[in-house]
Amino acid sequence: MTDATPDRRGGRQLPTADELRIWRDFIETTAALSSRLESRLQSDSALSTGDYAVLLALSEAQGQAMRSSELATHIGWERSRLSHHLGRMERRGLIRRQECATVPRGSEVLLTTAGAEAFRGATFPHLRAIRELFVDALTPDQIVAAGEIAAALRARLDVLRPH
Amino acid sequence: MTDATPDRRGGRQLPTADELRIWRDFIETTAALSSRLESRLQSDSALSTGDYAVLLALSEAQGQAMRSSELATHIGWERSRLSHHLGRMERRGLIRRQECATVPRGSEVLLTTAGAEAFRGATFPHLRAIRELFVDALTPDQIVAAGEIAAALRARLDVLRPH
DNA sequence: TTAGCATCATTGACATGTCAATCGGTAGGC
DNA sequence: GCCTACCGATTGACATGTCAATGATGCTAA
Repeated sequence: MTDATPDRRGGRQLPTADELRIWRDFIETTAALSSRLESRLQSDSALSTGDYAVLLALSEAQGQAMRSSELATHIGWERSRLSHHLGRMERRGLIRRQECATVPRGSEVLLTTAGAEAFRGATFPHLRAIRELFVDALTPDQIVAAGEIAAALRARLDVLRPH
Repeated sequence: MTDATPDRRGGRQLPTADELRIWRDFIETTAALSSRLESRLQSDSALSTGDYAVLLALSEAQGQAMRSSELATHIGWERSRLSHHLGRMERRGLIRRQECATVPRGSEVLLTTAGAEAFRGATFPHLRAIRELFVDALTPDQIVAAGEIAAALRARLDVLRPH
């Protein structure tokens, strides 16, 4: 990556072939990693990573319950996505919904016994898979670098808020 | 990250809190990045990244055509996924399918004029978005590191082939 | 020959995600 | 008091992805 070319950065330049290759490797590999984690979790525990995120948040919440919109913010989902997902999880008996006592027109999401058990059973295999597929794949330096890269990308996404 | 603890790596240890935090940042940020790219491409060109991958492969192919299974291998998709996607793209007039002359029971996928034009129109904005959201977000060193991290993760995924 | 098997591609059933519309209720502005 | 605008949450329509089953066709071995 030389600085000798006239309009290197800060310019209207398109990515170089090298940059594009790295981009493709990076984005495809991280997608494959997510997908592998997803199927590991699925076969280890019959939960999706979405289920896991919801159950984790509820497990750590006061009284194992949260307001729906709070939960959406906490795990960073759109509300309609959460609503659909909670409907599916409720049908499977993992959570329950009831009117919120304190907030008018609020809905409270509760962890059921079955949900808590499913989460307990999923935790260990899931963390083990994260170690095997991510932590053990990288050197300690690379893990730090991955954190910095994520932070830099996140900052860029935040600056370039969608229009 | 010290080596002083008894069972550091190569062990049955779960990830540390730091490792887990980095893991979450990393996987969520890359997912958000994909999603942002997807919506940029969508609003710039009315194409999805899936459409783009198919059109890119066909554009670069001999005669702007490929056998279906060749195409699936080339872009790394399952065949059923490709088949569904081609059906949708065919309905929109971006590609055409016809029986393959050389291979029995093979199907040949052809780029239409509309497909080629849609791809031409999408290329520049898409590459610009990759520059803005990825290349410009990172230092040159970080881009190199991202490439190495992707390679290491990919190698790990390949070693731990699903069962 | 023909039964069984492998291969290429498609299909159907279903899980998941997004976007826009809706529903019910609360709160201001007048 | 009433109209309106907003807010939390859900819903419907649709795009996309996976898995398992199904055609359709050629290959091979008894």
